[in-house]
Amino acid sequence: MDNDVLRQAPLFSALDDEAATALRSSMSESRLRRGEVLFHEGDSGDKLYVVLDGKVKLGRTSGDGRENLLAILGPGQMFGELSLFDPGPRSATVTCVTDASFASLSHDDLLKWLEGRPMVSHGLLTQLASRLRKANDVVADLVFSDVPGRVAKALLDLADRFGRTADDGVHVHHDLTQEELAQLVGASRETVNKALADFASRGWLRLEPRSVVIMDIERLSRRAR
Amino acid sequence: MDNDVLRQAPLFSALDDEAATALRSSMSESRLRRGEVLFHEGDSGDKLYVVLDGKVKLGRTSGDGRENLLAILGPGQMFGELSLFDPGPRSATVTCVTDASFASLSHDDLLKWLEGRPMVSHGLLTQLASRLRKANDVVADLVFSDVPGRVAKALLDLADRFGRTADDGVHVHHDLTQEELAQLVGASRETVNKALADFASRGWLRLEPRSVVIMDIERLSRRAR
DNA sequence: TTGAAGATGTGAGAGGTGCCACGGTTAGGA
DNA sequence: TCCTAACCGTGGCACCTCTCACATCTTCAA
Repeated sequence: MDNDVLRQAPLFSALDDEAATALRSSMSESRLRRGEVLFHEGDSGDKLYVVLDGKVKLGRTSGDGRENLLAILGPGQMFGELSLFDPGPRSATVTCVTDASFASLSHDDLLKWLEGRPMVSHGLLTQLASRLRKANDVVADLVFSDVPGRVAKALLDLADRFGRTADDGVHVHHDLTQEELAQLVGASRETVNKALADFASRGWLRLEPRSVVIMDIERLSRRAR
Repeated sequence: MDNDVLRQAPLFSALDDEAATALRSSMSESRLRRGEVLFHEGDSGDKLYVVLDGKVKLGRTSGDGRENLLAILGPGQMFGELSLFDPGPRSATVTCVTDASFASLSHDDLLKWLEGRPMVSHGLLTQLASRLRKANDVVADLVFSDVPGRVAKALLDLADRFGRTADDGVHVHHDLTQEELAQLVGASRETVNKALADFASRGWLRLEPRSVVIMDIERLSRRAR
């Protein structure tokens, strides 16, 4: 069951079975529906979460109410780790994009585990480093690429993580509205819609509600660069 | 001497004197001039660096040769830590903005230190978490703020780290050309120049070569939001 | 001192993107 | 089943920002 998902999570990958089971037992589990919020930006809280099933979005809101998504996370990915090591309130709001379930661990319990278990520490460092590298890539994309390019890149990333290959193309059930997709790439819904319509008219993909079928990965990749 | 700078570095802050001195002895030192490059994006290498003196810029180059600066780092700040935990080539080019000196540590030596010294691990995690939070802030700024707003924010950040308060305002010797400042905020040199000229004409600051004097922090802060 | 290269100021034109407006479509609850 | 709210598709216009072009001003080495 969901122990398998946890074992795949980078945080746990270096643990042996016994240690993983023990750590698992000190984590509590929760379950939410699409649209429900796990915590808000600005909340206090120091729990670390791992997605067991479903998808969530990490978002922040600007002063005038506009929203920007930092990431879409799926099974095995963790979040909330910023508040663990960088003291302060939650830096993002986490909302379920689908029904979803989570395992969570408190700051204190995690710290206990870190002592004497350098491999867990190392796993966390690896995870943070990877997130930082990705964040830097996002910055570069915002500076260098236009909206269609960023949309193409986002679709390819989602395909990579959630896509299923079939004979008519790669089916990507991203579960995002175009509004959410727009917030993810930092653009307006209308502009993203036009980019998608353009890709579809070229035969690169087919649009379906909350999902796309990518028919020409090659050209889409070229457009992303 | 430069041991003081190292002791202030977050990486070392949790160590006692004895441990810090020992770690210091396993680090080697180097010195470069303005404009010289420490390593290039794409290079292999797994050394961690700490700036002892001077300033460096972390930059990446897009496919068509345009450049984008991720950060300006000064004394006590570290870089190169991504290649330590996220295997792969250097993700950015590091160039000296002023003459500068560094202490460096190899991957293997660092790993030895991490074993049995959870506080060092914790220091690294804190540092990475803080960097990640900043990267997310940069993303939000790119999405939500216009160029003048980003310029104002960059100036305030530089003032915070490198500024000296005098009776006629805060003197910020950032050592950056307007071209570099533009790359830092992800805009063209011309647009940044016009933003600066506008701020100056309003009496918020005074422009000097490779530095500014901020006379009205209050209004500049308001413009940054 | 004096060129030359680099850095800074400023204007004009073009293009991408955001915002507004509106109609059509889909989904989910009464 | 119907009805309402959310979501999707598309055109038009305004504005910000980029690019290009060029003049002026430093800096620094010969």
